[in-house]
Amino acid sequence: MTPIAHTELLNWYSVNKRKLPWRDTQNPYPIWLSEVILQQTRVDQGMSYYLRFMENFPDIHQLANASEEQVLKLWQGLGYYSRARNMHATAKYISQNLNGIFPGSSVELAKLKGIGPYTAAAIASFAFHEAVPVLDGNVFRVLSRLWDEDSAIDSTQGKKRFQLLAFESLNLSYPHLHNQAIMELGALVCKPKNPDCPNCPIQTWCMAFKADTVSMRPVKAGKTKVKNRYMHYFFMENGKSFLVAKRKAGDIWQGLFDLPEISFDAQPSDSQLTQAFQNLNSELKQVQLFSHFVYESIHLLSHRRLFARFYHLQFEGEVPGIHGFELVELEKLTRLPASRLFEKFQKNYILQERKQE
DNA sequence: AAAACGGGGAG
DNA sequence: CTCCCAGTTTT
Repeated sequence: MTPIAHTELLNWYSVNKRKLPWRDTQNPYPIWLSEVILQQTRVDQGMSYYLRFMENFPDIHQLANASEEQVLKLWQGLGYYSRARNMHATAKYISQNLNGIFPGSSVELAKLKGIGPYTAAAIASFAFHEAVPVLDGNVFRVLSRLWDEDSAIDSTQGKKRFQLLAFESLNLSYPHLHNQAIMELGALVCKPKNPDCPNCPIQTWCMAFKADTVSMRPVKAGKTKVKNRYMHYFFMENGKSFLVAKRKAGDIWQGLFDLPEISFDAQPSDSQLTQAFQNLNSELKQVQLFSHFVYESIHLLSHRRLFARFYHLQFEGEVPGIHGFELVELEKLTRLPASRLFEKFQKNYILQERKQE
């Protein structure tokens, strides 16, 4: 980019930038918090979470001293929950080992859990004005068009190429403003679909605009394949309490509370389901109530379809315990971190059932 | 290098 | 429905 293009971009930014609470500060804590929340997450979606985290944990020590359940509870609904766990771990590390002081360079920042190349560059440039370019989805798109670059942004080779372009495009006088501006341009003007080229401040320098290839940029190699998962949930209750457990590591929604559940890659037969259900716990051999389900939902994820069926098992007296699951009062149901399917079930089935009573 | 990991909005 | 979002970690 030419010095004039840099100036045009910054002028555009100063006029058109959104007012965001984590801007106009050099305190790395709110910057870091916002960057982690905004990983693969739109500003509109992450905003309320950012505000809630800042309210509950105004500084890194308070976040560090929180329990993992508190953190996950606040994160509930945002997705990619490992972000919350990594963020919590990093807060503890900085609070306890670094006296609450963030590392001062992108190289050092990138060594922390949950901080990769993008977030390290973002914090380093926004908080410390380090001359390092950020490379997120917006920047990939803007650069691919600006330079009419046809390397795939999701290939190793392509990433190296864009890293080079990003350094060449960086405004060394105002790296922090440049990074903010180029991302903002990608979000507001140089959008994936229907980019607003007529109002683009750097249209003059855009190679793809000149070549009329804007709609073909960026190039992606990856193909998104969708996998199905058939989940069978058991809402086991006696009118007072029901069974829940924390989901285990190595699977979706780890660390969140959920109902007893059995999953298959393909729709199981009744006998397979019966067998799997009984395997949950030997005590349940005589409990065979799932000839029908009471509620069904489909949950669409990025590369997965979850088909969920819920079976309502009512007991008089004690609910049979299952290994790993514990009894929770019905009234405490909404105060637990919960999987999305559990939430949906609560909303569409449990609450309706109660209303009828 | 590829897969896993969420949820929501836009087209 | 597909694509993408202020990506990172694990396999």
